[in-house]
Amino acid sequence: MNAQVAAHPSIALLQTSSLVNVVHGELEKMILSGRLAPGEKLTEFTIAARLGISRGPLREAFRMLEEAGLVRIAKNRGVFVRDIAVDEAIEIFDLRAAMDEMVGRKLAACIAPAQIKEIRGVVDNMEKAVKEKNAQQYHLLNLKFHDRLVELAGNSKLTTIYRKLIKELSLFRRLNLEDGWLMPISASEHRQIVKAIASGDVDASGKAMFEHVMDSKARTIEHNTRRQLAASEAPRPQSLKKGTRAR
Amino acid sequence: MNAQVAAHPSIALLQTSSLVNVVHGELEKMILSGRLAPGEKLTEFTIAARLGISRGPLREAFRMLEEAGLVRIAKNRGVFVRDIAVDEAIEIFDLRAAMDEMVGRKLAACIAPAQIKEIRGVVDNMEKAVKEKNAQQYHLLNLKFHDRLVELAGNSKLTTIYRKLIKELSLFRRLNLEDGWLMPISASEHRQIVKAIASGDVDASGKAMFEHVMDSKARTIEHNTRRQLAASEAPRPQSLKKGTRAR
DNA sequence: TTTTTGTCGATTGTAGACAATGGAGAGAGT
DNA sequence: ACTCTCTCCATTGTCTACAATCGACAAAAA
Repeated sequence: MNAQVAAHPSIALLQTSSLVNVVHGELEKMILSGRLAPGEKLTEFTIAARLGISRGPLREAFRMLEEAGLVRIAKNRGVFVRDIAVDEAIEIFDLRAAMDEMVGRKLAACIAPAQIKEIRGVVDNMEKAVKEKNAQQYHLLNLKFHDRLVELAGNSKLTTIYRKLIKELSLFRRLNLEDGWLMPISASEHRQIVKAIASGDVDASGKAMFEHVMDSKARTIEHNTRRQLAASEAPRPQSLKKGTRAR
Repeated sequence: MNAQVAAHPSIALLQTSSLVNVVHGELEKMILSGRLAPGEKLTEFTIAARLGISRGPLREAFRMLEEAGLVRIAKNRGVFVRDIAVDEAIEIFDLRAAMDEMVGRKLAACIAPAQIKEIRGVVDNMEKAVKEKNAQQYHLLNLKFHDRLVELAGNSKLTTIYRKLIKELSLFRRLNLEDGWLMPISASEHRQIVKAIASGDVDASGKAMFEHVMDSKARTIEHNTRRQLAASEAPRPQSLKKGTRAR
């Protein structure tokens, strides 16, 4: 007979995860949470010491993060948390729009009633968050909403790439700061998306998804330029330290 | 004044490429060319010795290849060239279809006449290859055709991901063996795509691209199942060696 | 003062050594 | 003959050490 299929979780963890995997995940969390800020330099020795490991596995984890687009490795200079420029953010949004359109079409064609219900539940919670003006919670639910939709589309390759894009996009700083004004708009769009999917109208559903992402892009970019403008109008007289810059 | 902007190529190479980068590129070439076959085990010591390097940089290159989906790393067991199953190939084709549709729409909207001409030149060469029944040449031109179209769409993120997908797809073994019968069909579709792009009709262009990829997918899958069927009908009486399997 | 050049410290790139794990085969038991 | 267990070896995981490179600062020259 076979060995036990589902071992104790911690045992399974040790069987599959090496130091490299754990460190990779840990660094990813730190980067995505902003604890390691875009542009920040990641000195091997320092990080290795902090995590209590040697530089070897750490370097391997860095290579993975580089390939995933979360850090930038400059030869003989070090590793830096990547900083996503507006141009790149726009590109990612456009790409996402195409992928989400695909998701919308697929789901309209073949989603199960139970799954529609599940998604509706998420949207309900989002509207609750809007009423409570809880931007943090709304943000999380928003991520969950889209992630789940992609997942339900049933294309694992698509899911993988989509998630990578979302992670990269989160390095576009100003995204997280998005204030609450536009939450209601976004929320109503979500409700409309679910409706389109449930209706089974492939074109309408795909279009709803596409437009939602493009609107989201417009809002984000708008928000970003505003912020930049405000910053340039009221520049703090603080000293610009020389050196210590990423590039 | 700044230092020289364009240094001597070999110097620039040394400045940007470390051993890891070179090894990564070299292994990628070996994998994509089939010299390292899907499922094959890559023993660290052996490869390192063959390349004349130590295991450290090699392992970093492996991690990059893993993240790119070209190899699979099994803890305490080793590194294996990935083998793409039919299911995954289908997923990639579907994804490609969505991306290429996006490309088609974008290009129809804003492609320069000179670029249309360039693409037409590629298609001309493809038809020449068809007449000469040069499948190898046709295959290369086909790759170039699609790669260039994506590139012209002007979304570098899209280009990057597209190329990664193509690389992964090339690990779907039976793809390369594609015999010449259907070259004419594929070629005429390309001609049609260029026409649609040049016409400026966004919907038609996107649809032409989409359908082309889906047709290509159907042909590939069909070809694959045929091959498998033929193999199972006339099984070679050769000994099935036990062990030495990837999984 | 401004620019250039030399030196030093910190950090990265690479190699090699040791510990830990998994798989193959030998041997015992049924 | 078949199965199970034990041992050993090949290979991987991790760490430490050394070499190579870069950036900053200081001193010298204009």
